[in-house]
Amino acid sequence: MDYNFRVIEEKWQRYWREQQTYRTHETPGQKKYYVLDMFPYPSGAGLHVGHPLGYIASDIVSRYKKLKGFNVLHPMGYDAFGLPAEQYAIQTGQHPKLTTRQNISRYREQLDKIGFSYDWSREIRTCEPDYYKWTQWIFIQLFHSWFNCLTKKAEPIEKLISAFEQHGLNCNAPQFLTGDIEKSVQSFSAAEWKGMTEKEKSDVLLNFRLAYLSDAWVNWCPALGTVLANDEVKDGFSERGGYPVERKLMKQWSLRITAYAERLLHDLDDIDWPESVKEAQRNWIGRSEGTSIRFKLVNHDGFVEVFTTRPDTVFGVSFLTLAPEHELVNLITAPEYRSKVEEYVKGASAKSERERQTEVKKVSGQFTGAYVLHPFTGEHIPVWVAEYVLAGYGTGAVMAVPGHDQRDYLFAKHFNLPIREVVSGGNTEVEAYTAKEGLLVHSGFLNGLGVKQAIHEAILEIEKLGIGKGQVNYRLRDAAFGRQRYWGEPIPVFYKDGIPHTIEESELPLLLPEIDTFQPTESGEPPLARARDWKYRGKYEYETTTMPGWAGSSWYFLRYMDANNEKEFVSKEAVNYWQQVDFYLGGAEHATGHLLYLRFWTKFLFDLGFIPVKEPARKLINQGMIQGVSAFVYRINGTHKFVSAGLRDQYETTPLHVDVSIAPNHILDIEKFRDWREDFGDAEFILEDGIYRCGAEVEKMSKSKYNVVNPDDIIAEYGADTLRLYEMFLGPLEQSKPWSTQGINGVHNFLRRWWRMFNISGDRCVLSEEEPTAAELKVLHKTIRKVEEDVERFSFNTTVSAFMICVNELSDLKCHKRAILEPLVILIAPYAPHFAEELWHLLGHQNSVTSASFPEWKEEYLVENDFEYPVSINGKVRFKINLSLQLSKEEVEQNVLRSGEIVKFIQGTPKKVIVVPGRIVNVVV
RNA sequence: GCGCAUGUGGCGUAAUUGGUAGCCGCGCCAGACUUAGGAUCUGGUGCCGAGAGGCGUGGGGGUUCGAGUCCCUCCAUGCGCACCA
Repeated sequence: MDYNFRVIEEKWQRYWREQQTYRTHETPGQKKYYVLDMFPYPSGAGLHVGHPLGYIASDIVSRYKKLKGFNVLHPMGYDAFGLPAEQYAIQTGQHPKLTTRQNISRYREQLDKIGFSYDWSREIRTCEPDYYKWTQWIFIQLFHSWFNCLTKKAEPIEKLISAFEQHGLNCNAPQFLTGDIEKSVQSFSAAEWKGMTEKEKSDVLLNFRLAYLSDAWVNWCPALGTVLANDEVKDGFSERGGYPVERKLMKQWSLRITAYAERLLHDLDDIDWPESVKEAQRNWIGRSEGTSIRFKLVNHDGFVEVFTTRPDTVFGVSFLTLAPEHELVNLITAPEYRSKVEEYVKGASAKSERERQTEVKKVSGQFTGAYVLHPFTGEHIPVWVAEYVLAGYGTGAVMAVPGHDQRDYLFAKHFNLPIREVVSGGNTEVEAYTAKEGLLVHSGFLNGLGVKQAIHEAILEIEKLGIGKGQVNYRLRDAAFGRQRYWGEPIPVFYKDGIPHTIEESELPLLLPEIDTFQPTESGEPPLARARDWKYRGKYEYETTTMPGWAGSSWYFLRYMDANNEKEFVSKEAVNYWQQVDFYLGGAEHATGHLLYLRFWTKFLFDLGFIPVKEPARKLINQGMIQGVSAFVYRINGTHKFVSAGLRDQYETTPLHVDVSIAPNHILDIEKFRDWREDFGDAEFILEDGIYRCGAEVEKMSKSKYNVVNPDDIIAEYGADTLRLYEMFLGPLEQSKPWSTQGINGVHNFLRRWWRMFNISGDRCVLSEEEPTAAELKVLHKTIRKVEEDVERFSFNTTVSAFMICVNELSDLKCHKRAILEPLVILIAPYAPHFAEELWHLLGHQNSVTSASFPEWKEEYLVENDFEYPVSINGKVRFKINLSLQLSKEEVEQNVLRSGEIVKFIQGTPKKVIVVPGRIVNVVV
């Protein structure tokens, strides 16, 4: 009987569904294993062959661990809120709820065809109220929490309120956050706190809440009509859609992820994640140690506070620079410079983020006419405004030390400002000396010290004078959390007398209201402002922004543990059993976005005692991207003529993408091409060798590039098991590679060879019940060991070739013995589940192969008696000699030197003979 | 500019600890069988060379009895960050 994958795959998919084979329950006492895929956004384009790569790998791990006796949690769901559905809704008027549901059912059909072992009873959809109810609930917990810098964790806001009631607020006390937001908070006494109005108290508390409302500089994307978080902006353009982004000051909900900067950085050491992801997170967090220094203003009250990592160079300061947005600029500018400064600031703010970034190399700035006093020399130091200083980092002001900082140096050269050498070792005539080596010179009390020592001494002195203190700064910014969009979780907040309040937990979920059109209002308010009669308790205005796409994905791994719980986001029993993800698989593009928010929310929920773990996933692997191979035709400009790729140099042409399905092996099917698009109907062609060759290029797989390959097509032709094996066979999981069906036949033929080995006749395998030989047992046990070792280190491509080698060897041995073949069915079950299930039943089993146990390999079948030693002379292998492995090093050496072949290569006694037992012999002459 | 990956036959790749480089598959070459197939089976296939032999893991250098693997340096490609004081 032939291997009829169409019948087999359909049959077992139905069986698994009916038997609920993949349903998982918490079983205390049984060891658990949690395998998680990064869930997909269900786009209208459906799955392409790149998506399942990771899903197949994680499915193999799940099935393998199950066979190994683990209770495996392997769920799937959908990251279902997001911009594309909403953009589509704006264009077509279709409710995003409907298109999202349609897309999800398409995804589900495609996923089912591949034969995954997901427990679909735990499916989640972030856009459904039974899920986003808990996303809103977590937001409420964030709102009612603050970060205590003494205990280094989140605590209920009530604790802060009672501290205010007893002691007031001392901004210099260490437990209070001091960052860019909090600097606007003034100290107050307990009595003053008690005297404050509700509004005043609320404003103070917003400076501490982990979810807070504030005026903040945000990334505003006019084309999308919304604010974006930093990780959603790439090079000044929106990640989704590629629209320009500008800076805008607006009232905005944010999450205080900066409070967790230190822990997010520190705990990276404890998790088994790719070094590249950890490094990206370290860079994103951007910790730097330094000190603040306050420079007293001349002719004004107050001071300019700077942050520097090089307080040792304080004697080399020749000017101060403020960011154009700095609040002091307006205040301190001298009358005679006012118009010039205003012009400069205006010019700076008119620029887009993009323009600012591309003009990085251009030096620009403007003197304000103001001066500060040098804290140690008393010298007057001019204050400038310049774009190279970022408002959002540190204090938005720098002390410029041109001798030892590249940017300051360029600035000083450009404006002819003094350059002072204070660390010896370089030549400040030529360039800035930025190395942290050398001795301090021209630096008062720091003279003669090394850089490290000088930094230490300088901080001590600065702190002694009370003009600053040692500080750690982070590049990480708080995350903008409100989106001026419709298709997201409503933020569960209403406003009473201008004060934000969260709704009662018992009133959750706050449902997304129905509106007539998904566009912003005429006055520019977010779409939710269109909702009629949408008021809290009929009285109070709701918040009209919604949560960003990453809200729902920041905690979803917990919901799978207890997906249908209506009382809690996850039960204690479930989370105590499943703990955290053991194996998390997803794309590398989430290194700093999703994965940072996920870790942040996990730590927060841990702090409040809701969950027992402070990291979401112990092990993370990034699967590589499967790229598309696009095909191109070359149209001769201004004509309907297309020239074959090899001849295109002779003409002026424009390359056009052509659908890969009408250009098999990059040879254009001319008839199909003419039918493909109406305007190509009368196309003419210049051929080479009688055919039209297309150009090829590796690009991202996408609809617009006509290079998408649908797994459904591969399955129709070869079956899901072939697709699964082939995707694994393509190479290491982490590596990106272009999709090519070259070689898929090899994998398919391998399955057919395996199938034939089982001698299937009617509805059973006709196998020999004979005792296996030593050679056969060796093949079996070698394969078991290889497959086990390779899955454990997530090396799936090598497992597939191990299966192939196994079949080749058993074919050579003409083995058709049950004792050998039956365990092999269990071995391959994680990779080719339908195939294995069919064979398992043909072998006479009544139960599913998924309930079998993974076979154990035994050393006794693998021991070798002899070894064919390669003998190398001076490192070059010259001949081989078969010797017993029982021989000692000396005996091996004697055997080699006595052998007939050695005389061809050496005369007399060798200098040295190295014997590595069981490996190699090297003779040095 | 900085950081992180990755460079091995015509192609995808393998070599888990420094120990026979090229397993497995594709492709290609030769052959067998035939109910002529996108089937199956056998043999061959890193490069140069008729052969003996030589050369070979991006280039150069080093450590070592021995290097794809370790160290230094340069080059190429991909990704991330980029005025972060």
